[in-house]
Amino acid sequence: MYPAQDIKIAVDAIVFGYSNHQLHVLLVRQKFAPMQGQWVLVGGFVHDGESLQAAVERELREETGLTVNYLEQLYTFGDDIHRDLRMRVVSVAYFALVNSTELRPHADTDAEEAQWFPIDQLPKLGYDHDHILEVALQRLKNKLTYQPIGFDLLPEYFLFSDLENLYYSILRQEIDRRNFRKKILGFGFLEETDQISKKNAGRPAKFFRFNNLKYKQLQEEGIMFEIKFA
Amino acid sequence: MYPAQDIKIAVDAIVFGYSNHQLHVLLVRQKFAPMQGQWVLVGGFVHDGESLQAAVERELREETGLTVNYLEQLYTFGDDIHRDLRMRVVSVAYFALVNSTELRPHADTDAEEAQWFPIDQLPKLGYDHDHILEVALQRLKNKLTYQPIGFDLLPEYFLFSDLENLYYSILRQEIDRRNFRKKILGFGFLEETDQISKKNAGRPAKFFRFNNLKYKQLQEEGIMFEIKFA
DNA sequence: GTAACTTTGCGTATAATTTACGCATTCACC
DNA sequence: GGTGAATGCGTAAATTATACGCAAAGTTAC
Repeated sequence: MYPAQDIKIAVDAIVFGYSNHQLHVLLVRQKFAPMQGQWVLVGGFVHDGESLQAAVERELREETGLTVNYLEQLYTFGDDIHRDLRMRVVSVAYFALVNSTELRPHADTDAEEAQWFPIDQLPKLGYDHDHILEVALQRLKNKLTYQPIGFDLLPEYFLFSDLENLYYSILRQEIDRRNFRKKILGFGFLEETDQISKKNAGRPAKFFRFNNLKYKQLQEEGIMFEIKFA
Repeated sequence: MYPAQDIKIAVDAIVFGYSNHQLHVLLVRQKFAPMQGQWVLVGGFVHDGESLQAAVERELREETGLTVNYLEQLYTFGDDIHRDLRMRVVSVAYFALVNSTELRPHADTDAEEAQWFPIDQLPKLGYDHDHILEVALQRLKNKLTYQPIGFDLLPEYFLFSDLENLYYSILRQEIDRRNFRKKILGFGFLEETDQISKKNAGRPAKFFRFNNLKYKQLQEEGIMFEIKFA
């Protein structure tokens, strides 16, 4: 009925950030055996009286001190019995986004080291975290095309060229700048500000801002966010 | 490190079938307290040496004797600490489709009773299974529009009117029969057979068949399955 | 048998959306 | 001032979606 079951439940978080025109992932150095010293995803065991989501949030706070912009359940990894060498662990993985202008996670209590890695310069990860990361990355790529989550990776005020570059660097698809702009502006959830950037060479660019309230409204009116590429 | 954790892991399956022009869900009558006698989803505890997916498949076999056509992980429900009254249980829910021409699940060992319920004549379910079912139904509706899973709910050979009715009855959206047919045929993964149905009044209809191999090919060539409605 | 009705299957005109570009604007740099 | 670089706006062509009309091939009613 209520069997003696010898399986533990953990949570892991795949935290994506974007800076320097590149997608980054947050990793921590594992403190304990059996993966001591290896880079792994943020995570840990669920406490008895704690919801799954609360567990992820706690681990993020404890190990990295950062608060995320977006968080959703990704997938539960439990088909490989030997993910963890010492005992059976089922891990509920969460997918998180931060707008990492404040890139440095201030290492709090738990983590010796937490560090952002560019997606194409990852170290070998412990456990099956390579695989989990792969699944998360796929989710990110998919979601980018049908939900406006790119804005959760950008600072509140951003340039159109930032947004475009974010899409380009993650999806690695050619984008026609003019059509892209037309399409996004057409949705009507971006606010134009009167701030102007002169950081780059060339004509100064306006800063934009994602209006989430407006997006919710439009969504209820039936508009569909969707970005396809030639 | 490896804490004394008092949480059990279960799996549940939401099995959808389609017959009689209606979507159906498979339920079983719970044999044990605390929900004895109540209708619930097929499910049970995961065994120690068993993958999650294997656990679902075993439960389906044991409780209903049927093999599914499509199976994927849906979501892990573990935020409500008191889902189960007696102890904490985290449930990994799976989403399954059968082409229920053989509608009667032959009740094997475990299940007193297993029964198909039309989606709009459901009993009150035990645990939080109402909620889980709701999530599953939403997934079905979404997937129907961007993956050719409708065919997993139909017999191998089917009429276009069946397919149309399936979409109509699940999504409750008006469909223009002629444009719908044109669109689906346009994908190129349906095989026309020379069998003909005279079941209905009116002009006899050809039977069609979903060619999954062809679909995979076309998918790699970049075609996207997508069905939108006016 | 034939008229009425029902469902299937094909086609075409129109509207809407996507794609491919051209080019003026506005700054920095030399 | 000329050159180059990034931004911002617009327009024509191609593609796709929508709204229907209607012939074909059966069944049913009388």
